Amino acid sequence: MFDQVPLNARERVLSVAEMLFRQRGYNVVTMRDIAEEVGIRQASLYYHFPSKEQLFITVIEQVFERHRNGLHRALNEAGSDLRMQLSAASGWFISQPPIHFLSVMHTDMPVLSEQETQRLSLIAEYSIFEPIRQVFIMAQEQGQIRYVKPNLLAGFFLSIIDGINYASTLPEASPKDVMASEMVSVLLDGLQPQ
Amino acid sequence: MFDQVPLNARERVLSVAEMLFRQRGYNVVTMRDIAEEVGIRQASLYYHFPSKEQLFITVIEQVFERHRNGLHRALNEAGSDLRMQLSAASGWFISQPPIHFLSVMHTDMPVLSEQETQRLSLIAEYSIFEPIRQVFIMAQEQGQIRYVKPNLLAGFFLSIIDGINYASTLPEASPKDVMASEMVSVLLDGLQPQ
DNA sequence: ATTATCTATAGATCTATAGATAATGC
DNA sequence: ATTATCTATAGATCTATAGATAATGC
Repeated sequence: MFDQVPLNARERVLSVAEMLFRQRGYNVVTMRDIAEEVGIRQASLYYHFPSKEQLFITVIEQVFERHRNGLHRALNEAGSDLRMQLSAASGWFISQPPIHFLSVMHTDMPVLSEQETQRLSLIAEYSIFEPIRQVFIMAQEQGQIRYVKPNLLAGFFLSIIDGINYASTLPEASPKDVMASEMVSVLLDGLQPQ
Repeated sequence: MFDQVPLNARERVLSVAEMLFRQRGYNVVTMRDIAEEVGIRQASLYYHFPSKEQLFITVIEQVFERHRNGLHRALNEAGSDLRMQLSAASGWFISQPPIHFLSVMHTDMPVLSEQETQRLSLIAEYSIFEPIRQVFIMAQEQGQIRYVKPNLLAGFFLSIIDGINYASTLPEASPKDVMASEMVSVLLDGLQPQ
């Protein structure tokens, strides 16, 4: 159920790095910050990872893989109704610590080499974007919804998820699950009266 | 019509800084980057601005103010129909260089002092968020749409705008205006068949 | 012998300040 | 005298490497 029990040193570094990169972004977090939180010296991190960049890449790969799995499982359990599938997908996302996808793609990733950026973008695409896209494609094939480019629909959905994660840090925010279910309702039913 | 003709040194610095902060974020851009692009030495920037932080704050204030004005004008010219107003608002946003709002709020702003962060967040709220929120509130009062918390609707709308700006950097992206008008259509009409 | 840490530090930035210099305006 | 630049550099990081050290495993 929860696979976080022992955690060897390397896994502890990954876990702390993931948390800090999430909270403050790749460029703001220093290797010293990570080491302090883990409880070792900064140089000792280099025993586990050859560079800050490689540490970041490993974190990102792990996060995307976790989402690929979680999303796959959530969608499988949701049956074939679009509303159920979107609820399941948004339920998965809000159950996880936020990705801040737009920040990562816009600010963190471009600091890496062109090649790494492309590689990780591809992983993001098939792990996170494509599953959502398929949900809309299948609903369209079954005539559950009208045709709008599935690329756009998946983008709208994921943008709003990002927005919900930001909004939930604000003082008077609604709970995430309320925001998520309102999103699904607006996307599917629109805003026409009744 | 276009007020960029002479540009004294200070304005040139602001303009270059805005462009670079937009593209790569506050933490990645150095004072040297800005100076090089302006064509002066790094230390000379400090004649115009006392610190990198103050330069950033000035840029942000200017950007938010521009959006407050542009949004106000666009909405005034759009009449009182919600669809027209949302088209006008999204038209305004895609006519401007992208804010990358979620990145700025999540990664750039928190590097400033707590007090500055709060002050700028407040400006963002009344310049950008509140005008959109009012559009939904008025449409609800006039019975044009059903009730969903206006906070949420404004958040959904702005999140998607941010997403459109990101998507438009990808290889096979639709034009921004197409994405924006599809967004308006999905928000208002939903996805039910027909 | 291998694993996982440590101390110490090189080398590369980055922001910001001090003080010089040249051009323009009174 | 003021304005707008410049050179030079202090001081504070930050990443990454070198080499020592202690504990464990063969």
